[in-house]
Amino acid sequence: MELRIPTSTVRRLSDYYRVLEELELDATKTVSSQGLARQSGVTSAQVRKDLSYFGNFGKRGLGYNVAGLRREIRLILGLNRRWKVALVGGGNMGSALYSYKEFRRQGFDIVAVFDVSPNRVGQRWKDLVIAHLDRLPAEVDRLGIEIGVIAVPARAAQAVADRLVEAGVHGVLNFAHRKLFVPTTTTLRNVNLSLELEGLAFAIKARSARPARRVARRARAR
Amino acid sequence: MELRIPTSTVRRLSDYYRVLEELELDATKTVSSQGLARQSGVTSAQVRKDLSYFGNFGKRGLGYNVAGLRREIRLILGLNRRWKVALVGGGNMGSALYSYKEFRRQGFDIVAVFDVSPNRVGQRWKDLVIAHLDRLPAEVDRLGIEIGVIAVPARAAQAVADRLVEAGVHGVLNFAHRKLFVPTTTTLRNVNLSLELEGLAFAIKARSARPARRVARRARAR
DNA sequence: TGTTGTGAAGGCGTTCACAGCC
DNA sequence: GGCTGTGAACGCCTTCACAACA
Repeated sequence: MELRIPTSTVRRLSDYYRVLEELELDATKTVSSQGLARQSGVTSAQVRKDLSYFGNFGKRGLGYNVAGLRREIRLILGLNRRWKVALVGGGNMGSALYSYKEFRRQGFDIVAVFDVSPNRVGQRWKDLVIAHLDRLPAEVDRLGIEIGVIAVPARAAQAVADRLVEAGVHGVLNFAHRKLFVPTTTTLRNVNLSLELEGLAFAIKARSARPARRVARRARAR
Repeated sequence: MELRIPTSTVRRLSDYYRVLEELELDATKTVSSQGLARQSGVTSAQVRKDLSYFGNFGKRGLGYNVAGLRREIRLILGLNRRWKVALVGGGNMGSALYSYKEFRRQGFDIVAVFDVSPNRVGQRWKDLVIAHLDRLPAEVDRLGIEIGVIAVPARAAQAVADRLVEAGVHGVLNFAHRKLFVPTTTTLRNVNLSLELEGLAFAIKARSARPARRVARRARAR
């Protein structure tokens, strides 16, 4: 069981978790891999394979206990605890992320915000004050921050990443418009909004060039 | 050349485009696949393979002309024109996206914003006024909107997606915390911020359970 | 009978390695 | 000699298909 887990499996686990959350609200007790698959937009074999990386959670002939499976996934994803997050960048994007309530709901608390602009350092944001980036190492240490979010202009992003790593953060979520490099001891995830729109533009363009060609995008459960 | 293009290739094209943009600013005339690879964090073979889906842009022994290749990629990604975008949802996320300047810089113009809340409909946002979602079909038609961005609560997201498709939009960018289903004639991309943080949490957790095991994440050019 | 868990097969994107050309 | 373009090899993730079992 000491196996490498595909990133895609971890992503789907998050999807399953949301579906299970809703099933539990509906007071559904049990769900089959097929039921879970249909609502997650994948195949039932995929569901079973994904779960099998972590254990045997189902009962043959019956399916999975909704509440039980949800608890297992919560443990796997580390959602049974809260995570402290540092946000770097107090501009548009940073302020939007700060007020995005879903983070807190999922267990991620932005406990410090950093910037370098004299206009922003010292500004009060709800229950905290924007600190200068130079204070990053001290605050990471003092507060026990494990995750850093980068929401600064592209040209500053790599330097910020370096400082986050240096400060001892182990996970970095990058919103900057720039490919970043971090040591292998740190995990990096990227969110690039323009890139997603560019992907859409490409697909629309390609489709109109040769209409009605693509195959089903919606995976069916079987 | 009538080949299916991997999504990952299209994403990397966006990365190459950004690198080429910077090279051009530096007045660099020529770049090898290796040079491009190093700055994009992939292998040189990957760069050549990606580009080869679309044509022969390089010169053997020399490399690629920076300005020329950039122009080619701009055409491939459809960045040589402007795209009209409808934003649905005038909450925190929607307002952040609306003020995200990078979109406009890349050629994507949010030309209409929709909501259903009486508090928000009629509100003035810079040079436009939030319309009721019921006006979506008329406005998509009138303005020639091709892309829709969903920034509404999870439970409303699928209905909004259906209405966007119905209105004739061909690309949908979903920020809602929910898996969406659209017909194969529409392209869907998802951005799920919580999911990214959950992925980081999983990786951090996994690493601390068995320290120093992962292999290099930074691909080296060779 | 219904559904899981999983080894085997399949498919697709990445990497290799080299012929071809500047 | 240097570098591209690409068929072939490779590897990883997904899908299949079925034995195991409630």
